[in-house]
Amino acid sequence: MLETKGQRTRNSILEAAAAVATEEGLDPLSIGRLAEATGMSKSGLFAHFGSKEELQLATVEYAAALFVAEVIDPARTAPKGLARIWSLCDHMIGYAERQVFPGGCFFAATSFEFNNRPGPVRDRIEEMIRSWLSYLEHAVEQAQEAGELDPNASAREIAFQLDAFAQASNAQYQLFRDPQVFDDARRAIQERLESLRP
Amino acid sequence: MLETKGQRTRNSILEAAAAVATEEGLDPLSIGRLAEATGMSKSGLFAHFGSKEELQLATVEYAAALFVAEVIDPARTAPKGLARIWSLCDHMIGYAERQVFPGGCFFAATSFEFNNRPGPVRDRIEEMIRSWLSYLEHAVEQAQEAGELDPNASAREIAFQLDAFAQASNAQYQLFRDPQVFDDARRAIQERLESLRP
DNA sequence: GACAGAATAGTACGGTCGTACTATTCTTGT
DNA sequence: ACAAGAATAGTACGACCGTACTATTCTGTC
Repeated sequence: MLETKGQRTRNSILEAAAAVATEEGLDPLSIGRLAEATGMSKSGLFAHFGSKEELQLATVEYAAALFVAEVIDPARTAPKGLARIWSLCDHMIGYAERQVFPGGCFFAATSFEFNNRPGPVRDRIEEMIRSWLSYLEHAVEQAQEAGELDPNASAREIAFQLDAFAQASNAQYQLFRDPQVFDDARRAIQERLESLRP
Repeated sequence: MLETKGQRTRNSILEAAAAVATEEGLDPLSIGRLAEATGMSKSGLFAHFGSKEELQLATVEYAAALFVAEVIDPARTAPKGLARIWSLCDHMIGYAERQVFPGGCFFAATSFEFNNRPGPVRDRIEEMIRSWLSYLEHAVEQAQEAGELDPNASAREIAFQLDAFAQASNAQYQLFRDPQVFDDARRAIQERLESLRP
């Protein structure tokens, strides 16, 4: 059997864990609450992970895979250059907009929570966000090499700005619940890219 | 006596509470931990507030006053128009940069934490962020009326973008601890304002 | 300087947390 | 079908949580 029963259960636990984590936090998410949410016993659920930290790490890993599937992979089918930058940003915003996680972007939520808590969980979150930013920066460089964007601009700064718009729409939507911010972000990104055409 | 002993103690409790809240969160911040941090007894500290929610509300109020003193008030001395917009953004970034709170902007941190938790604490945080954004938007409108910024641009969208840059620098600094992001944000804001000159 | 009331401390309680440890039920390969 | 082992449940424990209630100490006023 390719997928054992334990792995299936484990996956459904992590699905619930990631969802709850974006709404209530990765730490307030208690074993008991999660057991209740999945209809399991506390100890039966706990046995899959061995410690709360392992559960948190596995949850981050699960969310990372989902992020890649929702944002990175789809954009990889777009041609290199401007088209791929746009696809990355558009999918990033769409991933917040469609509420892939009920509390918005998993990494935006958990990075604020684990900012000041050293440990493997924080490290993994930081690494994931770092790799998103550098992937975006790399896409900008490709567009510059293709002659689609001003080669004198700093790719790092452009990536910083595009990400800032997407992040702001996620944060403000979670607070104000007004989907207009997603349009604001998309327009800001398009205008910024327009302004960088050679 | 203008300031009774109780009020002085209460203030020093709130100062510690706001600091810890940005690092660990407003909810994980327990009465016992806070009592330990301030050298008081649990019950002695608790008596000042009556409930944990009241403590949280008072902490938010304290942080709001500090934010106004650090960001809004200084910018009010700058002349209306572009200068004031810049002063607002610059002080906003400086307030994160100088670590007025050890965990960065208080409202960025707590808004993610209370996003999905209805109640007066969430309401107060939302109101504070809303008022910051509308104050910034108002400053943009004044600059437009003064003929310093393109009057056809949407003031709301411009405020969205400027805030996005400042927020991104706060978030990324907390994660990566590289102060360069503050320069990135300031440059992004200046360039954006430049590009909107009539 | 004593008295009233504010400020602080002490103690106790029920609840939930993470996590051992043991017992039971279910899956799966033969 | 049955043994072996994986998966799940049951129970217990110490720690800390928020909060009541009571006792003590301190402050400011006459």
